[in-house]
Amino acid sequence: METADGAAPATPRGAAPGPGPGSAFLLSQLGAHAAMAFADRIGALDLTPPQTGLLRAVAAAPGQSQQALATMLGTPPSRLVALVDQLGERGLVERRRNPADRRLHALHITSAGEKLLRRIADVGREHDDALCAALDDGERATLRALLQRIADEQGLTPGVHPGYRKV
Amino acid sequence: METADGAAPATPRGAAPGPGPGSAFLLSQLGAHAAMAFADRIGALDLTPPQTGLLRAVAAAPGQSQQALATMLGTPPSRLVALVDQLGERGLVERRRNPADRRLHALHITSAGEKLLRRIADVGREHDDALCAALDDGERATLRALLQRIADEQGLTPGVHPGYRKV
DNA sequence: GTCAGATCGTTACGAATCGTAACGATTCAC
DNA sequence: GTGAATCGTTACGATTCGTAACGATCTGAC
Repeated sequence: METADGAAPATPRGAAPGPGPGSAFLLSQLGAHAAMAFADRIGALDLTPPQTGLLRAVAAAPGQSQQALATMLGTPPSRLVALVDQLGERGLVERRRNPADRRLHALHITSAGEKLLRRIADVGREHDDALCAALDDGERATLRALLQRIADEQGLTPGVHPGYRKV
Repeated sequence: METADGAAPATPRGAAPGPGPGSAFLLSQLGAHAAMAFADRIGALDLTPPQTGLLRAVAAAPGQSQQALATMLGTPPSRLVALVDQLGERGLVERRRNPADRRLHALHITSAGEKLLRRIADVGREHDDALCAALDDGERATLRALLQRIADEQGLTPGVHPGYRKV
């Protein structure tokens, strides 16, 4: 089903399209496709995309409180609880009580978590490569640069992205 | 919350990133952002993205059966029912009984639907323009071309895209 | 001509997910 | 020392979606 359109006139007949689909539609179309493909890949590691995102966030900024992570990721704190529980049960992340403020749960990645993170990085590279199979190295660099400029101008926080859905 | 990662090493410290985020992560990040922004815009027309997608699909290929549309859009037929109902109540689309096969409901867009579709196209152009504000015309064309090549190579059906979520 | 099987749209139901709001525990301001 | 504020957690409601059954209609074999 469609979701984020903004596509062009739709070229009712098979005729020659004028401008074709706009960048925005292509972006959301490819973005959804990329998200699904990535979800499939990390599914082999028994991870969902939200779990992966949280793991990366914890690794990137260790010792953060759940509240801080929630605001950074743009999610309600209640959602983090279940996520941290899941990762905690698998020994990938641990909650450390802060002696100075016993309300806070400082989150840290474990060695098992770091190990898994390296595999995730591999999967990410494979994913990236498969997605850009149509482009050579120079074109990929050009694409990255253009996308990065848009992301900057649109005020997107690097490394975090607006939530999609569950898996 | 994160969803489709595949981002690079995450550059734990503020140091100089090597390659930075991969294209796949940027794509899904920007794709989600674009989808949400577009949903906001057409929300002003009291439309959800799925409704918009269906309206465009009906306009692009009038007379299709719901079953045909369902397979084309990659959605279960039961989902189309509610969507068509919603659009039908507003007089944007109508179900015409096929006399030759009274099981089929041929879907057609009404004049009100076409009128709204033109406003949607305007919104889409504005959306596209706002999203690519960081790029000049030449760069936008380059971006579109690169994205289109990826979309083709990945086998994405033009004009339809993998479903995100509700609104 | 009729009867079994298939197809289409619809409805009913169950499962999953998410966000809001309340709840204890703890800390900070005064 | 007392009240307000903060953190993590839990409970609950609302929404959405897909699978599976259901009636209506058509097709084909006999």
